[in-house]
Amino acid sequence: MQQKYNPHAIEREAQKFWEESGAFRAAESPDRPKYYCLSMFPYPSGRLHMGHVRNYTIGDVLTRYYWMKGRNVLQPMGWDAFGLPAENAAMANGVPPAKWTYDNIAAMKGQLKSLGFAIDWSRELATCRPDYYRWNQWLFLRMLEKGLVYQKTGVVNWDPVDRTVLANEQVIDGRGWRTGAPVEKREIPMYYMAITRYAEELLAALDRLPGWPERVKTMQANWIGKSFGVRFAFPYELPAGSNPPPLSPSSHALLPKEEGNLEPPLFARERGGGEGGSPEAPAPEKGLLWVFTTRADTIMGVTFCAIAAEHPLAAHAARGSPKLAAFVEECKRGSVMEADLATMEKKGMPTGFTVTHPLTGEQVPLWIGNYVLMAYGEGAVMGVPAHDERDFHFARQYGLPIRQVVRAGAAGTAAFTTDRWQGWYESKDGVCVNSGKYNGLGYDEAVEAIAADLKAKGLGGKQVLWRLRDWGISRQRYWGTPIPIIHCPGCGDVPVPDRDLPVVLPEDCVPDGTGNPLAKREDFLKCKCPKCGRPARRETDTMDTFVDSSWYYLRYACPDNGGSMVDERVGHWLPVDQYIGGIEHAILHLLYSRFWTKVMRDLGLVSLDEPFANLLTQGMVLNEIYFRKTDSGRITYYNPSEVEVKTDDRGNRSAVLRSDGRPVEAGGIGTMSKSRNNGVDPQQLMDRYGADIARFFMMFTSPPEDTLVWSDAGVEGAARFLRRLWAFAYDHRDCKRHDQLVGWTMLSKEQQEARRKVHEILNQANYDFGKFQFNTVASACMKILNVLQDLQELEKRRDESRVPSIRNYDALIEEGLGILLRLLSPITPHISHHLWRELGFGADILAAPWPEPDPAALAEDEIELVVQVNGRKRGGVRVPRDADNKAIENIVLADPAVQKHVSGQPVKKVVVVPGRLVNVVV
RNA sequence: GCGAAAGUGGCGGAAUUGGGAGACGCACCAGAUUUAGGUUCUGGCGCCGCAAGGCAUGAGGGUUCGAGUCCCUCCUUUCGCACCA
Repeated sequence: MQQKYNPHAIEREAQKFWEESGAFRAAESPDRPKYYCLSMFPYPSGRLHMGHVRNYTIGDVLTRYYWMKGRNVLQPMGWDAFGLPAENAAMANGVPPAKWTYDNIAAMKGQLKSLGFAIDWSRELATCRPDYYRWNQWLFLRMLEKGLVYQKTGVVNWDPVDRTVLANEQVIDGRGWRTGAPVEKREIPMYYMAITRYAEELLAALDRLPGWPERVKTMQANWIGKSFGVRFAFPYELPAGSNPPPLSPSSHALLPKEEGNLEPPLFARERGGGEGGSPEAPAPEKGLLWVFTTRADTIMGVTFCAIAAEHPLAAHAARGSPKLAAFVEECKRGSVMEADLATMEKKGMPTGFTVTHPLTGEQVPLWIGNYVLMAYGEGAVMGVPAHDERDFHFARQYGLPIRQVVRAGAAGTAAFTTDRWQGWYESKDGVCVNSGKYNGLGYDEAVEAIAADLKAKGLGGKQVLWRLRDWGISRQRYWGTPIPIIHCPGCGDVPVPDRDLPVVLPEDCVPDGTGNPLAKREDFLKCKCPKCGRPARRETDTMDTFVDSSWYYLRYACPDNGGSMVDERVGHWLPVDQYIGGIEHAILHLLYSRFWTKVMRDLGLVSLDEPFANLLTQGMVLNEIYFRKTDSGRITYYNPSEVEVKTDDRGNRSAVLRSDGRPVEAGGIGTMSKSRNNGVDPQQLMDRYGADIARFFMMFTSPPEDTLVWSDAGVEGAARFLRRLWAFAYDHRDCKRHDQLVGWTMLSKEQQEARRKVHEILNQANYDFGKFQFNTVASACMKILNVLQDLQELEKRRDESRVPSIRNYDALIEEGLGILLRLLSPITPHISHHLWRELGFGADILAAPWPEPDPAALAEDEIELVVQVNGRKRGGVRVPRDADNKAIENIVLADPAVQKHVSGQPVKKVVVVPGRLVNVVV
């Protein structure tokens, strides 16, 4: 055995052993229960980042742990290979996205291998390969047949100079990232997947996912956003001679079977596409302005109504007023992102129209408000400034009346005032006032009564509203799955027949940032109509990359099946037993995958309700952000490794760029990203320390679910520990030399205590494994080594004449090292593998059983109890393990330290917590 | 803005259930070994205090014999917000 720990050499050797023995090839087996351990596959951006190392180490720890626990483990890996960065790289370097992507995959695969992950590489897949994405196209066609895919318009960012659609990420301060031109919103036709049809099941099934973190389930439930409320209408009559448009269908989901539902389900209207949507269509001068509210109890407090700028009535009002037209235009510029819309300064303008309150008949002014979202509900809201915070501020800003109609409930006692917002007047536990016949009613009764009255007038009723919107999958980009549709001048939009799949994406395109690259490719574009055979054009839009990642976990079960999307092996491996990935995917990716699974189930392709039985959401890896801003507003980011932070005498921190010594601005902390240039390349860590130390450090430095602000301070501790382990193993390379069974009762008291500690630490570590708390497992490994080293010190000082035999010591060390190496092996597989063999424990540590504590070693005759007086720690006592409470009380009250602090006062009460502490209350 | 989480020493973090706050490390300080050290070992290390003891888990309240843990209000940070993946 080598005396010195050389990580790189033993890691190469161990990896060779695994590779040559095909150790991680997973095959369906009836003998052992399967365990499908899946980490979210990476986007092949070029190199692994810290988040990958963290993610895949967690997955590998679980894989190896369950492997040793006797499960038949599958851990596959693949590449989420379509996406925008490949096109950006093409624009920057002139390399086709395909070549860039395949090169990156090769590089990152090498990195993953050097980290020693127990991956079954025979199942590797890449979503940009035609044999994968053909099934995207195939399922798209099945969904089209079922009406689960349909067309409608959607809003996109349009760069008028490059004449191209921009991703949100490519819009900076409202301008195109390359051209600097102000971005316009455009409505274009797109394909949608009807995820809203599954809203009810996606929501209800969350309750049947006990292995998911509560916070993720809460986020998904809120995203789906089922709210019970009242949908009702304000009738209006426009001035004579005006030409009001019809109200366009709203884009939210209305459930068909809810009680009191007045409207047909939205899905039917949406699929029809565009009916009633044309602003030019003639229309009546009378109409109904529909709104939705969850606070129908405050309907008597309506003092205005507000509509989104995109609302048809807004367009109509704008026709008669240049000022209004300008305002509507202003609202339509800028970001399409909801976060931007919601944080904008609230602005509004009166339309000059009024609408009629459905219950009082009062005329209510109609405003256009930039805070009203066209995408949610009806694109119109009732304004109740007294009981809604946004309405309150809007009313204060524009001098609209504020009318209290609910008396504060238990939460608030202060008098109602219109001077400032009082949150408690928003609560639902109040009672109606100033509300005519509804006075005195609580929330539930008021809503019932008001909904009934509205229904009687034919102006509304109770309604369920969903926040969830259908999933627009069309992207005006090159590097994605082609949408299998052919546009024929005669037959219209014709689906590509199955026999012509896949529609192959040409791999030699180099996008230049203008237009749609596929639209410039005659060889791709030109085709024959499958129906009539006449010349036709292919659809040039590609699919959202979330489509690719919505089912890859199924394909790992049968990656070699050229004839069908999935087969019976999916039934063997699925559901995924443990899914691991970043918390940033808590909503979209996980929701789309759940939806996709249910669709495939309903198409009879899988018999699975939910794809992921257990979910571990890894925290983000963050780093400092530094930048400089030029006068023209251009921002340059500097990597934190190039920046030096100084603290002056007064404790003020300042940062300068090392290369020029001039100051840079601190931009706080955020996730490591290319765009902010704050990434740390894990390769440096791997080159310097090797895989085991990098893995150990990653696991030790924080619990998997916590956000982690990157720092490599502490990596030395991990290195020191593994060096210490190696040296200790070297010192005891002959610990298996004893050839007799040793009775543990022959141990000295100190040795027995050490053994008890080892088993207790193991006991705790096994508990922590179940909680995915790998940082304390790593810490437990350090503690065990500390105990063993103390034992070694003890042995050095041993009195030869008194202690029976060296065999006791060797047996203890053998047992301790055996436990330690196995406990450690999921985290640092290489060194564990190597030492296991070197010390003669066996040929392969993966084949060894997982260590369990010996109950006999854990037993203690006496236990230590903490003693408190009035809840303050005043000492401790040792009592027999089986002492009863009365006996403990007597021992404690007789304790001198207790006597001192009680100092003659009468004892009111003695609280005994078995096994933990005693509290004397005086 | 809305939704979700997190705040504990100089730093990462620990503390199954409401029961000893600071395990295990990093950094730092002192010492030993060494020709040397990005080596190894020993000891110290929350704050105040000579000590007894007191104070401390983002801030402020509350419940309890007892609160880092439960409840309320607030602050800060991070993640998501539908075309980054």
